[in-house]
Amino acid sequence: MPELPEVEVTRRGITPHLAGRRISGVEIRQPRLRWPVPQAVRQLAGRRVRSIRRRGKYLLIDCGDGHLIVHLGMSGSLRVLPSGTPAQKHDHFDLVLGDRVLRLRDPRRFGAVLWTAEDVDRHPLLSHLGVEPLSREFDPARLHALTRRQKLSIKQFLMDGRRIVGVGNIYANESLFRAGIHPLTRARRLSLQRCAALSRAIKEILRAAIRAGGSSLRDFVKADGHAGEFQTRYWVYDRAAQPCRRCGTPIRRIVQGARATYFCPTCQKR
DNA sequence: CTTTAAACCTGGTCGC
DNA sequence: TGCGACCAGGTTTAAA
Repeated sequence: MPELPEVEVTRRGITPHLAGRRISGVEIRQPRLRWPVPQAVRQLAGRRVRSIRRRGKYLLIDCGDGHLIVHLGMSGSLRVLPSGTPAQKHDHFDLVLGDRVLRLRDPRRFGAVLWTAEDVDRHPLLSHLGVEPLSREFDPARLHALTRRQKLSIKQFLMDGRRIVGVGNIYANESLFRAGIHPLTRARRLSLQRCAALSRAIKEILRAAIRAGGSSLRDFVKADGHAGEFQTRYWVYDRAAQPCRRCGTPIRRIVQGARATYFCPTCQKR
């Protein structure tokens, strides 16, 4: 599932093929994604792509007079292909740039393609997003401050995009394992020292995943079409009952907020 | 305001 | 082999 690393790997993969190039056409085969693809997207031809940046799990394609907002949902992927490449099942959207095409495939259609001519950071989907975990401002003090008076568990806190963006289920689990923190620990109970360990673990896990090319459980495909490699290195995610790679204790699976949590009861302390 | 649950969607897996 | 039940997951929205 595309979390921050997969989106960042995608951004880096597609940017060289898009930046500075002119949009020659748009093809919408399936407008029914998370939200309907707006009509304005059909009229993008003629604009030039300036740059692509990432905010949380959103890709923001700067077209000069507005931004194309793309979210990969849970099964989306973007690839750059030669124009004219036949579309396959679940290929819902194309941005054509001369002899190249940026193609969105998304079997589960939880993704989104939107357009805004306003300040993109003030778009309703982006305006309430939290801190970027790879930024400088995300440090021990910041995490400590964010977690104060938070009654919920640290696992659920990490997955709340209004506090920290980009950390989904996989990396929340992996980060807590790396930091040695039990997922049921109340966020407000974390000491500054443990916040330091956790903020550091999050950065390390995300950076390692980006370096490895993003993870690929089922559907994620990098811009060059090759699956990422990170999934082979999970410490706890999807490893219920399997021995902890560090101490051998069987990994436990519990449910928090209707989502699966995996942890090592020996390595991770409350 | 906070917390929880439902909704969106398809493909894969499991039991029968 | 087929079929229904169920699960996975990011995010918003509705409901409690």
